[in-house]
Amino acid sequence: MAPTPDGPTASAAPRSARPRAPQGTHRGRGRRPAGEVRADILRAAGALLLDEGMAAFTIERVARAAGASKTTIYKWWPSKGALALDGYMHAVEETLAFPDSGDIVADLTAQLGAFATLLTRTRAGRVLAELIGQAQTDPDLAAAYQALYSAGRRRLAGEVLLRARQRGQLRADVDPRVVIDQLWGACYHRLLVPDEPITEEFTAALVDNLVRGLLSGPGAGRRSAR
Amino acid sequence: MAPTPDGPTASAAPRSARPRAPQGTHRGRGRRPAGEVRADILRAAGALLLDEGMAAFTIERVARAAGASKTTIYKWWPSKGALALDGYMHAVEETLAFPDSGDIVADLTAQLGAFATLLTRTRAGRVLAELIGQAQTDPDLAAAYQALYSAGRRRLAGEVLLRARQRGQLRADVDPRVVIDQLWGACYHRLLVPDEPITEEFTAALVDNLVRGLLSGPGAGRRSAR
Amino acid sequence: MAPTPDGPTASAAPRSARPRAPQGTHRGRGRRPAGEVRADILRAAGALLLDEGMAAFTIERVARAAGASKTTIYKWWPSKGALALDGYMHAVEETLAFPDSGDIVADLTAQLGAFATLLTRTRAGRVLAELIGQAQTDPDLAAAYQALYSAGRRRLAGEVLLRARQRGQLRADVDPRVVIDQLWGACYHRLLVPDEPITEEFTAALVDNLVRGLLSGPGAGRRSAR
Amino acid sequence: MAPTPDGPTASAAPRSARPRAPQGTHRGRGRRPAGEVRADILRAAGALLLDEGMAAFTIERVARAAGASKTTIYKWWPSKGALALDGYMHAVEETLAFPDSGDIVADLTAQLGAFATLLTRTRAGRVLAELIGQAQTDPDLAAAYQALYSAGRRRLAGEVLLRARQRGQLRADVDPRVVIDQLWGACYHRLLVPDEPITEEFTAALVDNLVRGLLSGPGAGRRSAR
DNA sequence: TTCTAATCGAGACGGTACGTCCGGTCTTACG
DNA sequence: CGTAAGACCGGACGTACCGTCTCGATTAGAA
Repeated sequence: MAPTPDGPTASAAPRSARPRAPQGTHRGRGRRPAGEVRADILRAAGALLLDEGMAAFTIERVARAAGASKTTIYKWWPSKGALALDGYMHAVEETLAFPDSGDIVADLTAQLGAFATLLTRTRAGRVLAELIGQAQTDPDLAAAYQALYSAGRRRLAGEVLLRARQRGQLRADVDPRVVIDQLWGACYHRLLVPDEPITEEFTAALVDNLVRGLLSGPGAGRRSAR
Repeated sequence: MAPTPDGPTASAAPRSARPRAPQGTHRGRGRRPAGEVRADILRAAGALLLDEGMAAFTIERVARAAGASKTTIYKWWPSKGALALDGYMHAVEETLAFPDSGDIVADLTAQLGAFATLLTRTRAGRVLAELIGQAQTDPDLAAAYQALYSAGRRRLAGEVLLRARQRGQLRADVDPRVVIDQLWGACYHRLLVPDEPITEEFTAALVDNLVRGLLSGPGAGRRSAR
Repeated sequence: MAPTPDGPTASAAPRSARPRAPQGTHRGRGRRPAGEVRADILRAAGALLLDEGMAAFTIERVARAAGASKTTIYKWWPSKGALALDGYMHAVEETLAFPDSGDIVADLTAQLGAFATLLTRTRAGRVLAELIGQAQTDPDLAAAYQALYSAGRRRLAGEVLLRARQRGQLRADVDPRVVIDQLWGACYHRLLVPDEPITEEFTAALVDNLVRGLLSGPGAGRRSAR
Repeated sequence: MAPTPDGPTASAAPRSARPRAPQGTHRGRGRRPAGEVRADILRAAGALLLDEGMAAFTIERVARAAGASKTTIYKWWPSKGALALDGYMHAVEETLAFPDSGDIVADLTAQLGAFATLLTRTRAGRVLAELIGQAQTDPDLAAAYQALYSAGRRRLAGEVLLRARQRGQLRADVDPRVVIDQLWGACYHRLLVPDEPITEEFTAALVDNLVRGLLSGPGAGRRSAR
């Protein structure tokens, strides 16, 4: 019978060659060690994300670049956003420390300044923005982003603020969760809706506005909490 | 010879002989009144966006719903994001007033409370989030969003703050642009990264934190700017 | 046509127990058995071509009718013409034999008469004309038509003529390739530029003109080559 | 609301500028002398056809190149094929004479040789093939081609053959219409299905085969009818 | 050691949307 | 007031990607 049982029987010019020859890249179709494949995928995902951004980030391109199959990716990541986030977090070994020197104003100013630098001087800013953007229509990414990234960052910042409050540096009725949105959230806002730039002047003013209060009159001008 | 003396020498069949009958149910494929078509498209775009969100918002669906052709849409809008924004702005009669009663604290609290309600109680919140998300990878939408929406909102808020400063209610060295990110930007942050909810308590705390300052000690507790 | 080595997938006999769900429930979007899909496509292509002609033959309609996706079609056929030719060749059980009884005149007359009947009494004539027409602006179809159809037909006819020449029935300096154009080529001409009809009188005259020669005078009137 | 009643009322970036200024090519929309426009169209059609072939020949491109509107073209030509034929016939002042020296064999050989040169050495061959191809699915073009081109050519050739028959050079029972298909039709066949080349050897053999007949034996070898 | 049997990668598949192009019809505004 | 310009709808084009699913190759466990 037919040597090629599923071949096009009279196709004039089938575009993909029939013989299915091993095309060089792979040794075969068998199974590779799982971790190795996963590492390749994450590497490829991170590189693609940083190099070309979220618009060019597709599962097919990651699979091709990693020499893996889509099946494998779908087996481990629920959506392209989740994969992108995972790839990003493996690509950037982001260790933006939260200093806790005891001077809450200095600590906040330093941390926000470093954060502003990260957002504007590296590719992380653009990628973060695109990930958050993608998360708006990708529930898997939204969940992953919250679980793996934002919740942890909020917790860290919250603890620093809480300790400052416990030290008596901040008013007792201050909710650290609100403060976080007024400092880092303000930065994310400028990242996502770039009407205004993210500068160190900006981050310094964020802290200054909050700690001193906006109002004019007596009490204005106090600067240090020490 | 021919009734059209300068007629086509090669016309095999006179035009009148060709049946060219309206071949079906359509009233015609020709041109419709110009503005009418664009109004239909915007109407359909807005409805689709509010009903099913950005994920379901495709140019093909808008065209189908509007009874228009994709060609027409591409002629007038550079990207699906730009169309979505345009449709959104025609759908919602956005009347979020910026009150200016003279009491800046009361005004800010009121406006931010209304804004929080808009974001959480109507579909506008989700749509806005998806538009901003989409804008991260759609330069056309980003430009349009800034030109048509965010820049205007910032200007309105900035003027209110500036007037308060001129009245002496705010310190003279306060940059209204920073304050905006610490108030409305904080709300957008919670909208886009929903770790924490957007409540009226939250918006009230935003104002309170800023006007009173975070620090404990003398001067804390001043509330009214009047 | 039977000995096509990999015939099962495209043969007229369908797999009777194919569980294909009636369209609409789509049991799944994944892969269907490879050859089955191509068989469906060829079947649909042939039917559409014979029913409505080349003008209505579009890849989208074939895909729709076959329950296949355009991607699949583009994967296997380089142009719509190539697909049309393939579909045609699977639809018509082309059994236009080339008899070789030893009497070249009788054989040619019989074959050309049958050919004329095929061209005028069946839809094959119109379809062939449209395929050749399409091939004028579709290099893929032109190549496929030559490789799969015309070259083979020419070879068959050439062999018959060659054998007749070897038997001494035809002059030794006759080029069979030229004769083919003067017999079948003349028919194709009338098919493609229908100034005159293709009748059995016409095909008989084709043979008669050639074998007897056009000239009047001595020698005219010889009829049999035996 | 909008000052531009049919404009996109809030389109972010309408692609075509609003003022719709005359963009250079035309002086206005008013009427130009009819014949002038027609001449421009024919000129553009012929140039486009010869330069880029039937595949690139569209009514829109002709309209653009001629500085005319589609309406004008549709007013005078029933289909793009008819326009193409008309443009072609105005572009090539094809005057392939039919000599009638009295020696029918010499005349035919000369005419077919010149015809072969036309088909192979100029662009006319390719264009003719594409026109005939297009005519297979364009009834308007088919009718026009027959009326304006092929019928006339057949008539000319037929008259030459008829006179030769009346002079007694051809057998009295020869049908000139059949002979035409066996000479020129054979050439068209090779033009449209290019399995074999169109050479002067080929055209010479066409005549030779017919006038001498194919059969071997007595009488073979007579060559001249004079 | 050979022969299954399980398992995983490769990629074909249906579906959807993309952005472009063209045919043929119709409204509008120029001249 | 007629006519040319071109906006309009429909629909096909060929491509990309998604998420599902079949198939074949590889390899491990059973014989």
